[in-house]
Amino acid sequence: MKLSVRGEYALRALLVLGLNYDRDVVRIQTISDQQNIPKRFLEQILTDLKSLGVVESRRGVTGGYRLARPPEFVSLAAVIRHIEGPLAPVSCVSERFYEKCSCPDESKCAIRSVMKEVREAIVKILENVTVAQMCERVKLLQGEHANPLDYVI
Amino acid sequence: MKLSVRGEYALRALLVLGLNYDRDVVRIQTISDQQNIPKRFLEQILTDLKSLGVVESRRGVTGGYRLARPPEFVSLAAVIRHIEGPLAPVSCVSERFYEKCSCPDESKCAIRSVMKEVREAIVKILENVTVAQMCERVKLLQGEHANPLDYVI
DNA sequence: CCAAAACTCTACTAAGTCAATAGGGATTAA
DNA sequence: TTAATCCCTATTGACTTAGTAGAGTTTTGG
Repeated sequence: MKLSVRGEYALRALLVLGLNYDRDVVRIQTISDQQNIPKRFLEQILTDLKSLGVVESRRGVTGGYRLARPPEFVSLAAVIRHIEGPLAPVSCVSERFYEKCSCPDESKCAIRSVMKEVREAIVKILENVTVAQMCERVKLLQGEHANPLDYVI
Repeated sequence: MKLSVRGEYALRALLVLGLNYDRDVVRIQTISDQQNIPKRFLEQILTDLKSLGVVESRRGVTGGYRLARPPEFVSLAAVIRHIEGPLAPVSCVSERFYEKCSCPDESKCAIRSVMKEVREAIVKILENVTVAQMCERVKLLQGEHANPLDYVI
């Protein structure tokens, strides 16, 4: 599993939305300015997260984005899988992106058996970390701020 | 960490060499035939593994490759790092491939702190698995063979 | 009602990576 | 001296990544 810039931006954006969860929607421009993410690029990423169902949007002049459900129910695993693809280091050990590999018998493949362990370890972590927990970590690391947009992510 | 085809070939080749450790050198052609790896590509990969110091070669008509040290002392981590680069999902949490990321304060970055956990988990596994152990797994999964080249990897 | 500010959809592009392929050259045993 | 090896450098075609671009659609405030 490798986190691309796109994936990192997605997580940063979700953290901003998480910190603003019970408030109003947040504009793309705001996230873009605050996090130094190219606006048009962020646009694409948020559309993508919308198709995953993890954020929702309001259009028009008072528009913006918010989380579509409480941050406790958004796992990093789901987000990263959607943006980056498989968490597994090789797709022959992936559950949802499984692809047969070239070895003659997967059940007897030693490389595969190690990669499976790696996959389990990664999944175990990312499946159990939610956006809510990430927000908690942010607050813990930086102290509480009055305005959630003051957090630096 | 994502294992590319190149990295997979490297591991397969090392397994072949590991199973042949106390025997003679193995020719590129042999590995290529047995593992269905394009010969010229495998050539590059073995040269690369040689520069890492993990294999050595003999030239000329009786030439070939062998492990440069006992398979117990070749960790997957070292090999994959050399072939693929960082094991860490983002290079700001990598020990040997560290690169500063764009966030204003790494020590307060929540994303980083999660990615650090992921890195630890991956490293812990790959640092502790050696080529020798992989060879054992192969034998265990496939039963002992008289000719080590009969193993399917 | 209309203009401005937001989101939306589709396309394009420059740079980089990946998996080979290609063409020789250097070594060594028989 | 020949043939089978390994060795070195370069190129290529397909694909991915990180944006950029242009032209909508929706909504609110004046």
